[in-house]
Amino acid sequence: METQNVKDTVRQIFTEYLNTNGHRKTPERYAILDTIYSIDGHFDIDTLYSLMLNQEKFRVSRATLYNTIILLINARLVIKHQFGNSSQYEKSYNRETHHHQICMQCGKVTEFQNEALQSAIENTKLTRFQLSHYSLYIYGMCGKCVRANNKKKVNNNNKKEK
Amino acid sequence: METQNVKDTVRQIFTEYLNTNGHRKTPERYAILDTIYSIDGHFDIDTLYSLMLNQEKFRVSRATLYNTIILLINARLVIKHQFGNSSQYEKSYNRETHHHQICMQCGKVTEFQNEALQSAIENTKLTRFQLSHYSLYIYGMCGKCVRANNKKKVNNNNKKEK
DNA sequence: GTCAGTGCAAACTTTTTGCAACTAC
DNA sequence: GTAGTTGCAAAAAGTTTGCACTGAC
Repeated sequence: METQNVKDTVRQIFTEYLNTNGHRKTPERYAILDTIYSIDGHFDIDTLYSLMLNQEKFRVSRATLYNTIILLINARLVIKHQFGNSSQYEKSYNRETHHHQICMQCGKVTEFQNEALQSAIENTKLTRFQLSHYSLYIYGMCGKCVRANNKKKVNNNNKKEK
Repeated sequence: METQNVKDTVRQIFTEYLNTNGHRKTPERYAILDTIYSIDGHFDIDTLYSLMLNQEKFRVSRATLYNTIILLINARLVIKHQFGNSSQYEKSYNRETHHHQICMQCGKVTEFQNEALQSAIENTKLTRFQLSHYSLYIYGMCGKCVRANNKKKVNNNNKKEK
């Protein structure tokens, strides 16, 4: 699906959501949705704020960003993650299901896909719980940091031997 | 394993960790470890702080709690979660692997176990990544909130019809 | 005796809130 | 017209940091 198509579709979904729930269709809300669907990967509120400032077609306050993103989460158009310090968000419509690898050393987050894993999670029977979405976070050390650490250990050992 | 045994074992593991990494073995650190291993389920820094104040055998500052908990995470004795506002922690030694269900309405977190799911995750091949641990968060609505919501919808419809 | 670790308070960051002004309906 | 939204600034909540003091080694 093309980017423009996706944007149109999510705008429509959002409109329906706003109507159903008796919220107003303000230009701020659509501008935020549009900007989010221009971003690839994760972003936090501050990044989104700067982005919207720079693109200068619309200036919204942080408070509005926080308010709107809650609506978008409820409309299932955005999902929220919480690795690192600040909350991270990402668009969720028309996006492949993916999992997250988080390096505990450098904090780098990478995504990967795995169908077996995905179906295992989706086929899990939940008791008295209505699934909305899920997040799998795998913590560990990325290849880069593993190598850096090994190097450091060697250095330390050399020092001790001196 | 009995609680006391577990506490002794983790104290030993911690001692080894501190020795290996050239950290001091302060009474504060052991008191914190002990308190954490008295807690069932999740806790945040503030809860831990109050707990240690009340048990009055040891008073530690929040700063020390933050410092120590990083050591405990590195020693693989504690794991960190980030649902809700503040970081949540839990002991990890001698604890069954479990997954988390998070209600997006009321924020309640429940744990569940599922072997098929667990082995699916553990058998996933990761490229250039050294796994330490993982967290699966399932978001949705708990039975209670689903029922409360249905009730609310019925009420709203009645109002509209009037 | 030395320096890592601690307590305290201040600083910082992220998110929430109160309120006046605005505007979608 | 009026209530839901917005922007702003202040407040709150969680975490980090600087510094003097303490105590583990």
